[in-house]
Amino acid sequence: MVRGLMKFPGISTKLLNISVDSLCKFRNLEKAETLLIDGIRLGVLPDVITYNTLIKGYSRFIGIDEAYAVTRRMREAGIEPDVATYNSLISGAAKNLMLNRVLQLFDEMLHSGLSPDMWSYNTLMSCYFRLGKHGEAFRILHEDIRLAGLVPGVDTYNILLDALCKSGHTDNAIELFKHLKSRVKPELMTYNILINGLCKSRRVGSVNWMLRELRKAGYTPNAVTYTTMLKMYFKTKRIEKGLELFLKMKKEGYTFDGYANCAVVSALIKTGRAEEAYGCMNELVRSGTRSQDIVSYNTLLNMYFKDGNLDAVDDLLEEIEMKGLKPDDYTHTIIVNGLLKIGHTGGAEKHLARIGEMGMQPSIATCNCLIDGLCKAGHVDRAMRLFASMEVRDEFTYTSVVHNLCKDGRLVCASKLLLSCYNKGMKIPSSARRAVLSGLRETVSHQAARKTHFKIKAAIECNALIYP
DNA sequence: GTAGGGTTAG
Repeated sequence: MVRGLMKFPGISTKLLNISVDSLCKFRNLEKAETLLIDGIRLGVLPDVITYNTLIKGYSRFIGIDEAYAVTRRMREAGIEPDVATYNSLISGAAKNLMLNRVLQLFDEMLHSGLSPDMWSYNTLMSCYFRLGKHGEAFRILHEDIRLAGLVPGVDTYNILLDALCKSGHTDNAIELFKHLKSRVKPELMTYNILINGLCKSRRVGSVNWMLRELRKAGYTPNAVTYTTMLKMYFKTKRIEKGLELFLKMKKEGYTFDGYANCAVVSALIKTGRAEEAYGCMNELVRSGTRSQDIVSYNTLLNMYFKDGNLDAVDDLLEEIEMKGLKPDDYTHTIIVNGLLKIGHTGGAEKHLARIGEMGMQPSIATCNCLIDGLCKAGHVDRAMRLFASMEVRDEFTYTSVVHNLCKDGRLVCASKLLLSCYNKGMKIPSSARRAVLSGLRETVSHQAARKTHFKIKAAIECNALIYP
């Protein structure tokens, strides 16, 4: 290909850049490097764009250090990094929430006489938001950006709106939306961000209002809009309504990426409709649009486990390995849970150990499943040992342990744990409290139940004072 | 750089 480029001097570097970009997009960094070397050999010299493209690829798929190493190579070639170079590096660091690295790159950029642009600041703000440092993010918006003489664009507002929604400030997001319309034109993405936030906080009326706003602005809902709505229906147990929307999407000719399908399949599996789930998955495979990412594989894996189709499970695990996909926390949780469901408690425990051997920390969800499964199989002591070894626990952990301890007659232990939840201000379903109180009444005494009841009440009131 | 999909308790 590079030999061909030689016939077109002048545009050859441009073509080289396009080729490097396309190879990088498909994670093929090795080939991109080969192309670069071939080019130099034949006199097609890389420019700043070539190197920036390569850096973007490294920081997205390989690592920030590898990406940074390319800046040395470009300097050696006599090409100075520009703002785009730093933006690619910063976004790679921000993606991994490496705040110190992001700030260090910002400093370095300033020291080399470059001024961060709106893109740099957007990335920095989004990093602060995702780390929960909202104050810092707003300081960037109100001070740094203004001092730099830059004007926030619609993408800046998208980041702000998403952060507000995801931190539970949906009302502030709506207020901001009303104000921003005088400054920038909202994009379809802007509406989708808001619809997603409203769906997650189950504000159906506002969702419909936002959908009308979306159309009023001349947009048509896209696959993202619909998938967001699908999820809301499934989460509020309106399976039929969700399936209706799914059919409507298909009739309107939306091309399916895996997103909507995964949501539908998992909803069907959760409600025991395995046959329809298989149908949905097969359709995706037939149409050739089955996406090859780990999420789709997790969905399939869960489906086969829940259906007891263990041969398919084996084949799929093999396929994941062959494709070089990296199992994630979800994969491990599905496997552990699947093994427990078929009565393989030992296998599930072994799998948890294997996660550690692979140098990973098992997720809370994975441990929760194992704890619950061990209890249900009658191994409460083994479960409690795992519980004790966990550094972080969530409401699932406690709910499951409290219920299982009650079932096992260990009411003193159960009520102690339940109280610790209330003292921490942790949200715990009322069914756990009922299980403890009625257990105490039946197996200990009415008085013990009453005492615990008052302690719980006191803890709730205390928390109401702390977090009004 | 910013939007949608996958796991666990009752």
